[in-house]
Amino acid sequence: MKYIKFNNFTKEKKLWVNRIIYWYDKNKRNLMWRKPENQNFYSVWISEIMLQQTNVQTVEKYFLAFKKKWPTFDSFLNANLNDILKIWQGLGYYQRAKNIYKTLQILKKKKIKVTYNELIKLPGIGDYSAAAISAILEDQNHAVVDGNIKRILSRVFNIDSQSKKFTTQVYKKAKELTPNSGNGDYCQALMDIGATICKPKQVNCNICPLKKFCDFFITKKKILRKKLVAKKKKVGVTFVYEFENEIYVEKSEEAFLHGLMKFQTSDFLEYRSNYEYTKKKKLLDMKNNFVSKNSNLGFVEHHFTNFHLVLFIKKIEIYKKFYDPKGLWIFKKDFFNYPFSNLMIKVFKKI
DNA sequence: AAGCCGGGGAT
DNA sequence: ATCCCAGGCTT
Repeated sequence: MKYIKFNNFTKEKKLWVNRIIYWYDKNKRNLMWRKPENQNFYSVWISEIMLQQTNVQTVEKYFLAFKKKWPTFDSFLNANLNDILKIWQGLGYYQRAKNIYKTLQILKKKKIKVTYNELIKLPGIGDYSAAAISAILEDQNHAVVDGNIKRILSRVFNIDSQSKKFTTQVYKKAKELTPNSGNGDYCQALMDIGATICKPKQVNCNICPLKKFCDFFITKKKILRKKLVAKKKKVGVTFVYEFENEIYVEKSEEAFLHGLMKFQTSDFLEYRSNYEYTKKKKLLDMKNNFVSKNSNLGFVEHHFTNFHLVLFIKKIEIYKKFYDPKGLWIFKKDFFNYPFSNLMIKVFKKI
């Protein structure tokens, strides 16, 4: 077999694009945001935000729930943040839900064009999302580069992912290869190839439409292990105040679990030695008002993006409710009516 | 350009 | 326990 080199660039680019589009016609994944009725800004926008750093398989359930609650953009216009967060519960990166709400308020005030230049001004829409949405809906040809496409171009054109210039080089290639028209199908095709054939740790080069172009295939390279970076460990304490059948919860206003509900939680200390544990454990023995019973309920563990958290749980049963503007008392049985992250759900299950 | 962001699911 | 996902934002 002959390795196709990009010498006569116009010709090879046409071949590259045609092969990809042809493959997509035959093999594309059947995803709900690709259905004809979802080829509108509202649906594509929501799906693209959900898909940021999140698996397709996970997103499908959430996209379905979202569209069930708000089938159309008009029905979504008056949505409030809590309802959005409730749908978002468990999907992670809750800042995305807040950004959707922010964008909604902007869209209510003024109409925007579905173009790269206008989309990228919206909160939560960066280079990838602006390029993808404008390609899918308006056939714009800004280079779409996500994790899949980076990996594919890196293998096909032998771009060293450890190099400092990696991203720059990938973008240069991506821009060269992006078709003038049909970019929506083209970029989604590459992402499908990345997700189903040119996978991170496993490749199926024999069925890959790109193998004739691919340095990785031609030179029979092996997949290298990435150097792993150990996650930092942090420790904290969460306090579950209980009065009869009610529990005290607060809304996260700070960066922690953006906008979701939480139990009162200490700041997190970076774990370097037993000293931090000791310090946190002192908090566990803290004196509180109106306390009839204190109990330490062990801890839960949770993996965030950049650190691993060990969260100690202290349950404090009190005989008189206190009130704080930051929080509210809810019945335990109503817990799941409020948006909590999986971390707090883990805590709830231990009490 | 690089590091951070306080998630989560699959394996 | 490890990997990495249709990234965005800040510095």
